[in-house]
Amino acid sequence: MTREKVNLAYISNDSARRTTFRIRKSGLMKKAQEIMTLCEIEACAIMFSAYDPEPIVWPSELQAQHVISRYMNMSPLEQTKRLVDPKGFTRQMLEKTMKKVTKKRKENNEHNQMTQVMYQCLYGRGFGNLTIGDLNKMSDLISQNLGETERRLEFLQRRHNG
Amino acid sequence: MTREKVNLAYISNDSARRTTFRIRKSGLMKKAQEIMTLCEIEACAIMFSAYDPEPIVWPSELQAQHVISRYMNMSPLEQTKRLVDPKGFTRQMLEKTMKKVTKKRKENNEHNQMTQVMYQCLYGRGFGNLTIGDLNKMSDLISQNLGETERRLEFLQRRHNG
DNA sequence: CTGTCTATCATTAGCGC
DNA sequence: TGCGCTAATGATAGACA
Repeated sequence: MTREKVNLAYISNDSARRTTFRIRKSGLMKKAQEIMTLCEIEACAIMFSAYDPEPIVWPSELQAQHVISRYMNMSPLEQTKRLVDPKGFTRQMLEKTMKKVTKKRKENNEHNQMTQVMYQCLYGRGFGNLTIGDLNKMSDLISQNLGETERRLEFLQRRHNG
Repeated sequence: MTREKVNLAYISNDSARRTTFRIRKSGLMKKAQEIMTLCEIEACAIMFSAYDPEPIVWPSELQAQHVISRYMNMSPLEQTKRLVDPKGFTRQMLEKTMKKVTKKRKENNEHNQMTQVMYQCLYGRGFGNLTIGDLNKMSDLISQNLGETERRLEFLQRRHNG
């Protein structure tokens, strides 16, 4: 019954693989939790296994979204440095889209506050993680903005006509 | 010199914390690599530490982006299943907030499309359930809208001046 | 299929360079 | 600061319930 050294290769036996996965997964999470406590770092992990119907998101959906959004929002220099994906996954798409918004935001002070706050709401918080407060804020801003624009257009029109 | 049980709390000594982090980080990555080899799962991790200038992205940027995008793009069913509003409070609040936007939308045809699509995005999907596609759409609409408004203002201003 | 047990391997804290 | 070393804790494969 001497324990053998573990063979580091794919486990072909299905139930053995499941068991190993289950046990090691918990071990891994424990370790991860430990390093986070000991060193106060910000981290997250996502795992898709063939066994669980849903992805395992560690340490929580909330934290994962926070970390992902931080990762996505890194400075342009840092972003460029790690643009390794030629096909254009998520990050590039986000970058591209956000560049347009940022550009417009800089160009147009009229809408600065609205765009900025929406930007913060959408990206600062992470995806799928909007609170009621955020939505409220966004809605108010949209309303305000629509009203202001309307007033300004009316003003200009009046000046033009009279 | 008996080794003590490790106290699972934040290590206040700076260099000790760095050392522990470095060692445990490599241990964690090894374990993660092992479970991936043994069980053939798809996973990624992102860590922000105060020590490394850049985030540690495991196992690679490419894999991380792939996994993140898979996570973000899960089917609506899967997303819905996981994002439950336990209080039942969300929908009411949303309705109330959205009414304001709808009102403005009706008042102001200039911004109809943008508001409508945002309305759909926010209301139709529910909170915290936005996909990357939605965000993209919303961002595009904001950009477009800002551009159009700007052009219209410029046009009116030109007409006024000349 | 999941949990418990335990002998064994694996990780790592503390120390000295 | 970051190695190498080593003893002690920690993780876990395999057996069993």
